[in-house]
Amino acid sequence: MGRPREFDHGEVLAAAMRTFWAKGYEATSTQDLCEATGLGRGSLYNAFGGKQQLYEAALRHYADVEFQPVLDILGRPGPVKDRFRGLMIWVIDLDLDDPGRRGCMAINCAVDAAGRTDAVADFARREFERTEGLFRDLIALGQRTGELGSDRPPVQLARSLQSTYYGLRVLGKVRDRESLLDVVEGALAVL
Amino acid sequence: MGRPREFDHGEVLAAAMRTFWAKGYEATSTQDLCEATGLGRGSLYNAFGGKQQLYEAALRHYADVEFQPVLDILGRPGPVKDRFRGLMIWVIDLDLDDPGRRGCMAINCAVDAAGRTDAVADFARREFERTEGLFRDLIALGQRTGELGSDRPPVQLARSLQSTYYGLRVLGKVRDRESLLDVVEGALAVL
DNA sequence: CTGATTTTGTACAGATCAGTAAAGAACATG
DNA sequence: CATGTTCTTTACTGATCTGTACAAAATCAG
Repeated sequence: MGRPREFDHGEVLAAAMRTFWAKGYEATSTQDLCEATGLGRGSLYNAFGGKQQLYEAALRHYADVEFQPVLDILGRPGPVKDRFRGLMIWVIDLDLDDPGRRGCMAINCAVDAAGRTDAVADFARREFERTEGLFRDLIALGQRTGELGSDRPPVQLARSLQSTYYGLRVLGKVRDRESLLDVVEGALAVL
Repeated sequence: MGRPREFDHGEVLAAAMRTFWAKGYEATSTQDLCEATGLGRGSLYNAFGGKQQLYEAALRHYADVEFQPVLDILGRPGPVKDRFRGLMIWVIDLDLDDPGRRGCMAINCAVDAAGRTDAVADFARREFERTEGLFRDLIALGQRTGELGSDRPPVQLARSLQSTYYGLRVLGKVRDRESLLDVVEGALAVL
């Protein structure tokens, strides 16, 4: 009962996510959030509680929505190596085509917000572990089918590949496509 | 002529660097900088011009001072692979022993400040290129001496290794030593 | 329609922000 | 010692910050 909300919870969360993603936590003001979401201050605080809590909700929304393309690309049929290559080429284009060079929000939050709040550090850690597990399972599959030559433990290979992948997204902040494409080929050579 | 300064320029720059390094640009207030350096607002603005300019000076100081250990480690005698391993083990301990998990300031600035200012993006790009060149020359050396098995172009291997190294520093923000050590072995396997 | 409940908009609070103005202090030169 | 120059300190500016108080508006139950 009571007066119904005039906004869509998901759309507001998506708008807040985009704002935090583009500017980072500290550089985003509550005024920015009001303008991006279209909500007044009262509504925003009533619905989400405050800047920090909205940030954490935006991170969860990011994990829910933006991880899906990664799953799709890595889940495609075909050789495992091609799937990883596809993922990396895809993020290179994504990063370079984005004028704001926002990169990966999970990495951004690990770099500039994890030291501030335990909840944010935990979020980053969980996301990193999730990606590691995804990589690990796919590498194990490639080893079972005999496609991949390396007989190193899948966990180790996954962690190494993940590290290269994250480095790629950092380098994507300022470097050009040619340099990033070199990273990809080197990364796939370990498998 | 005139009244002499009561502070040491280098020490003040180092203190400002540590503050920006630990908290990031946005979360650092001019008050923080005054307390960390011991300078009053007037002195700080008179000597450095303002927050943004002090940040850029702090970045240059970082590049001047904090890059030296990397040069030292990679310049040691012995197999090239051992040198790279030594570098990565060293940064793992560095990151994990640091309670603030500050990581690499060049990466931090690329992630949370490069999108804001061209000067900062240029700084990050230059530092990344410098590291790439350092890696490349060392890999080329290892190939000439026959130590390294891969015959891929040194630039490509350097870029890939650099990407893994940067990813390592991102993962070091939240992950544990065991995971990071896996990254190292995988990274060296490409060479 | 009345009353209870929730959302919304506005106004405001107190703190903090980056930066500046100006006066006094410390030196060098003459 | 007198003067000019630079640095230091303090006080202050106007803007912006996050968060809150509160009344008006919009719904539902009875």
